[in-house]
Amino acid sequence: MGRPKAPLLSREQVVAAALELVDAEGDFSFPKLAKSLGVSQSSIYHHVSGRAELVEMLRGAAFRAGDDSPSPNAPWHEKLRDAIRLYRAGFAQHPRLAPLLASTTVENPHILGMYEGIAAALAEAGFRGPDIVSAIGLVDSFAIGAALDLSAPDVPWRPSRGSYPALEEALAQAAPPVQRAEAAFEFGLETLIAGLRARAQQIEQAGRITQKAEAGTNP
Amino acid sequence: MGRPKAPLLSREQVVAAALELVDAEGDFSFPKLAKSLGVSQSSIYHHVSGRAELVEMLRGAAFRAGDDSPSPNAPWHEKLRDAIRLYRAGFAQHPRLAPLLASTTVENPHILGMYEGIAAALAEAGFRGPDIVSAIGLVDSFAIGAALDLSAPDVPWRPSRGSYPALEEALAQAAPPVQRAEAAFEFGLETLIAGLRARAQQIEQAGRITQKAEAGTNP
DNA sequence: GCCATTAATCGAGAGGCTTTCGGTTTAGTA
DNA sequence: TACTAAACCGAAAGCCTCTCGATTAATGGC
Repeated sequence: MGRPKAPLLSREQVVAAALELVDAEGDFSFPKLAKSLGVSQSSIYHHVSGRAELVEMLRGAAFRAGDDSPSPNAPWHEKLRDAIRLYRAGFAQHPRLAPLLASTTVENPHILGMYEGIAAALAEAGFRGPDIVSAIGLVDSFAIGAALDLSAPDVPWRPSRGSYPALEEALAQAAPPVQRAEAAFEFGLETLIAGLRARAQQIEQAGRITQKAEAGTNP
Repeated sequence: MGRPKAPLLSREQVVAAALELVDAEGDFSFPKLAKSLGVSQSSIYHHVSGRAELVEMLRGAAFRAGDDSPSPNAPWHEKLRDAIRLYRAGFAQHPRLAPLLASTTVENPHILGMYEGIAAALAEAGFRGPDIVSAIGLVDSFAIGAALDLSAPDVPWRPSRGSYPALEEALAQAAPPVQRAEAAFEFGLETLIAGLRARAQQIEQAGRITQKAEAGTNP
């Protein structure tokens, strides 16, 4: 057949088709992708280096919208809350993407920008160096977990009846899947922020004591 | 060749070999498993129903040890801390198992027992119904995230130089991989518990107010 | 305007994976 | 003793990712 007069494919088309497949079936493959695009498998490799790159592009596609809304005067914990909400919102639109993205390295600029915002907010809160990295890790685990929660049809643990009273009791009172995931996200978000605020306060107090001590020894 | 006089395989041997492969290479496959066991692929299916069951058995194998240590008189947050530590310890011995287990349903009794302990501690703290499920989800996300952290060679986000000052600054001060993961776990654990304690306190106070109000209107 | 290079497609296929199936020999049982 | 079930094997079906050579069209230097 040879080279066509106008290209049949573009990176954008490939990504869009892959995202559609993921939304519909929870995964994608090159054979299915090729069929849905009406080309042969090998053609796709002229626009995308392989599966890994395509997955990373999916991450970018899911988080295109809404990287604005800085509100620079708000206290750090509100900025943090906003950033985490934004992160999760991307996954909420494409829940089945979460398992694909969970254990791959983030290189997408939009999302790195989001991490940057989180890092800045944490620095503003008084956290320093290693603690910031740890805190980002915590936030990230939470956000990914919340996203996986959205993609799973049900709670990720299934106790066999009778042996786990506290667990079963709690499960019996839980809401149906989607609302449960929503409630878990809100609960986790507020709990996380409460924890970070408590620790930020500790740091601040420790700082004051150090200052006092230094003032005392250096008259 | 026909049936051998003594069986060449057992479920335990299959699981052990698979776990070794995962530890060494981060994954397992039936061809490799068969080679390492010195049998043919199809033989494995006489002991294990398929890949999914084998993965769930790996979960069990990783968490065999140390389900004791209740210390029933400790306050709820210490029990919680212990349980989360225990959970993570299983993953720490087989870090590369985490990605395989991250998005599959837990059915293993040992681990369900651990969740039961967490649920009981949270109930003791004053959390009720849906909040307990949410809180378990939070703890679970954190534990899985910490486990994935152990399996990843490096930090899961790689900013291109120059555009993300706060992020780069924080990363520059972070410890090398393994210690970083350790520090992140400790930080996250204490932050989480601080957050849960803060919220438990809120609940308790709200309870007192309600009691007072009820006492006031019912003389 | 000509011609070498580069770009976009295709088909074929290599090599990986999970799972199934039929054949063969042995173990347990009635 | 004869029959069923268990434990192995080899072969292969049907997925998957990725590569390679062939074919044709656009592009750019001369």
